[in-house]
Amino acid sequence: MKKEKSEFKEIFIKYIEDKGMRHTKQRELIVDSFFSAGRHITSEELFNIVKKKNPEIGYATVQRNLNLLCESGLAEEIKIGKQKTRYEQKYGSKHHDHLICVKCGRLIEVNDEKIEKLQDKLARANNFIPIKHKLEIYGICGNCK
Amino acid sequence: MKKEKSEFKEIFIKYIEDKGMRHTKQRELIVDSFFSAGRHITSEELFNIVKKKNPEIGYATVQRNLNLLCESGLAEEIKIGKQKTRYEQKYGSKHHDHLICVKCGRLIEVNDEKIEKLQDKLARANNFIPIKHKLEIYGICGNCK
DNA sequence: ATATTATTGATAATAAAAATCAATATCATT
DNA sequence: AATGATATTGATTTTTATTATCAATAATAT
Repeated sequence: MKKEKSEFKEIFIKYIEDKGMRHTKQRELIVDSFFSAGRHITSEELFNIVKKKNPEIGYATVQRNLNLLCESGLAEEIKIGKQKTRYEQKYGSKHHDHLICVKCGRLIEVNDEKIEKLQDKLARANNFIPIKHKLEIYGICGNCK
Repeated sequence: MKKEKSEFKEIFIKYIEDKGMRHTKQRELIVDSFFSAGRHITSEELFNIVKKKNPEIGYATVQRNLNLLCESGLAEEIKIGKQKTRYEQKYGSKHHDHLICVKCGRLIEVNDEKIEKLQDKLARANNFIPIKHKLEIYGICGNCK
């Protein structure tokens, strides 16, 4: 019974190797934990998860590897208001926007193809080549109404 | 010849008074400078402008009053990437979104009524009451192409 | 096995914004 | 106009999140 390697891991390993970097136990643990954790995690939360599995691991290493995940395109920073930066998984999920509850802070992922198209049109109408975008809608979620 | 008071000033004064706060020379200078400055200014930039007119003024006072402007709804923080927070004038301009050039950092203000409507619809379809939103489109501006 | 060098973990440095606090300025009341 | 209560200021310190530093260690090629 062969143990399948998740695709995000292959992508990450390729990224690491292409840059002449090395594969380490810490790296593997951090990346695995990141992808099996919630979709919007802080470095501190990830550190706490990782520490349980390997108490030797340092905060700096978690931060560094989260940064690496961002550079590789597998993760992305989300900064909302004064909150700590959260890291979002970018693998295995297509682009989406966020509804952000101003009461409980919940993040809801949404997508609307029509909006995407109009955004592209809007950019081009301004002689602007769009690369990516971020849409955040703040309001009150169903739970908090 | 009566000197007209700008409306943003009236709004600000009302906000200050309603909270039992006081009117000061520093406050007035900072608020005036903010509204006659560029539309997307950092606290440091504003401090430098203000310092020329009154060298006694401290950085902390500028920061504090920018925060007050935000609380009053007359200004809003814009945080882009690792850049310093910029403060945008919210008075006398209707809601708009931003095209952000990833090369030169230029901010272009845009608006699309159709997108606005679809955003509202999208939120409500998710049992979510929208209050405000932020749309940032990153790409390459006309100058940088 | 060995040499090279990337990574780690602990800690220090950095940077932006917020908090602190004594001195001062504002403003309602007299 | 003088007084008193207290909000504001300016200088400084603290806080908080992230990045940089560096000696020790570990990963990889030879």
